Order: sequence, then structure tokens, then C-alpha cells
Amino acid sequence: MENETCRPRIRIRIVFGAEEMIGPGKAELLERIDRCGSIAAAGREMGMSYKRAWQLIGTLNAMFRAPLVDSTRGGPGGGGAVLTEAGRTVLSLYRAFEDEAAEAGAAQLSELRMLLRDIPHGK
Amino acid sequence: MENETCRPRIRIRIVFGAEEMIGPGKAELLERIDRCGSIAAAGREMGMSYKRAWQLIGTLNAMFRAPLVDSTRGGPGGGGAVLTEAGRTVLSLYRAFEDEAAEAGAAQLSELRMLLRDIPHGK
DNA sequence: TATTGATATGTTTCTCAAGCTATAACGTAG
DNA sequence: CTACGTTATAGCTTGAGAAACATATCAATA
Repeated sequence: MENETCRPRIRIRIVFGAEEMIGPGKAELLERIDRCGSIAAAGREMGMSYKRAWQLIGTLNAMFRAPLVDSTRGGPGGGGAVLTEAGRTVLSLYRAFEDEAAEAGAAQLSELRMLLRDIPHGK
Repeated sequence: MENETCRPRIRIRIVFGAEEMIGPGKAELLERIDRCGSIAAAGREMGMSYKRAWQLIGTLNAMFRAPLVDSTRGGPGGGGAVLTEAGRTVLSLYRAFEDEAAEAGAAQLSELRMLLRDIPHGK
């Protein structure tokens, strides 16, 4: 029930247009779909309603030239969803962006932490 | 009435704790308070209710060791608010973080834009 | 080929929190 | 001492998201 937002973390959202954007939520969802093989299971893991997960994937698939998630109904196990190559590429690019940004701004982040009233415990 | 979220923009939110965070909204608010000399006027400029602006400033003042905004009521003009030195420092650090991050991730951002269905017009 | 089992897709309803509007308190100037 | 523009607070409303439910889909398999 608790989010793991304890240590200072950077949340980056890339906004392309009015509706087109990608942020931490969609990235994590893609990651979990890749691991679970199912939109429903990935959403459950994140404490997210299935509808919401499904909608997020819908917008992602609509905003990129090629869909990021390929879902199949029926079949062995009743159905499932997998990350396409485009999906893997987008996720990897987003994670790379996050890492580069965090590294580039480490100095400022450190200075900001100094100014906090209660310095986050640990690291 | 329209947001200027047309060209691909990066929105960075730095999360320190459960409630402690700073992002584009609070940064812009601080900036405008510095220019306007009033929480109310700054909020109006952003199309934000006074209560919301006041709450945001309240959380900011509470999360840092020293308040970022100093407000007085009554007085000439009815009152006002100014940015403290700490406020100016925090704002500057946040902006610097933004710039560093955007520069560091320019390559990934460019690749992501290529994959979009309808490439954002301009630039 | 009819059944089954697991999921995807879509709809409706409800709740709760974010945000807006309205009100009080304040203090200087005229 | 009244008026004004602001800070500070209280009450209320709207809307986004969750929960629940209903239906569609399709491979295996018996």
C-alpha cells in the first residue's frame, strides 16, 4: 500500500503534445508487462485498476508509430500481452534519459537536500 | 486558457519524501511571486486559485529549513509576499537542474521524437 | 464441434480528494 | 474610522480514478 518514494527520487515526464506524454507510471507499467506477460497482472502489481492500465497502454500505442504492447486474447492461458521491439526501445530510451538526467544534476540535487528541514534518512 | 505545452518539454519533479517535492508548478509560482510581490497576483497569473497557491507556498516553507517566501498582511497595498534568499537559492538550483538534465538527455529525447506517430510541428 | 478457461475490452456507478468560491482577519493610508 | 487589497481559513463542488460488473475473444482439448 505504501509507495517506495522515500529516498530523494527524480520523476521525469516527457511531454510531447497535449495528450502525448510518458512518465514514471507508464514506464513502470511497460517494465512490469514485460516481466508478467499480462496487462492485468502488471496493473495488479502496481495497485492500479485494470481499466487504468489498459487506458495507459492504449494511449501509448496510439501515440507512437508502432504499438509498444502487443496483446492477444484467448489462447493458452486465456491471453496475454508482450512488449514489442518498439516498446523495449522506448522504455530503454526513457530509462537512459532518467539516468543521464540524474547524473547531470547530482550536484544541484545534493545542494537542495542540504537545505531541507529534515534530511532524508539514509544515503 | 491554452497551456503552452506544444513543443516537447521536459517536466522534472524532485521527490524528497512523501509530501516533500518540488516541480514545475512550485518553481513557476516562486518565480512569479518574485516578480509580482504577491501570492495572490502570482496565482492569478497562472490561472490558479489563491488557496492552491497559498497551500503550495505553505508546503514549501514547511519542507525547507528556512522559509522560501516571506508574507505580510495589511500594510501598504494590503500586504504582500517576497522571495527570501533561501527561496532564490532553491529556485535557482531547480532551474539549473532542469537545464542540466535537458542537455544531458537531448540525444534520447531526439530519438524518442523520431518514434512518434505525428512528429511535433516546429523546431 | 461444443466446452472451457483465462484474459482483453467496454460500461456503469461511486467515492474521495483536489480545487474553487466565499468569508474572516489584518493593518496602513487617506 | 472607513476603505482597500492582501493574507489566511472555512465550506462546498466538481471531476478523475477505482470498484464492480458485463461481454468478447480464442486456443486447446475432450
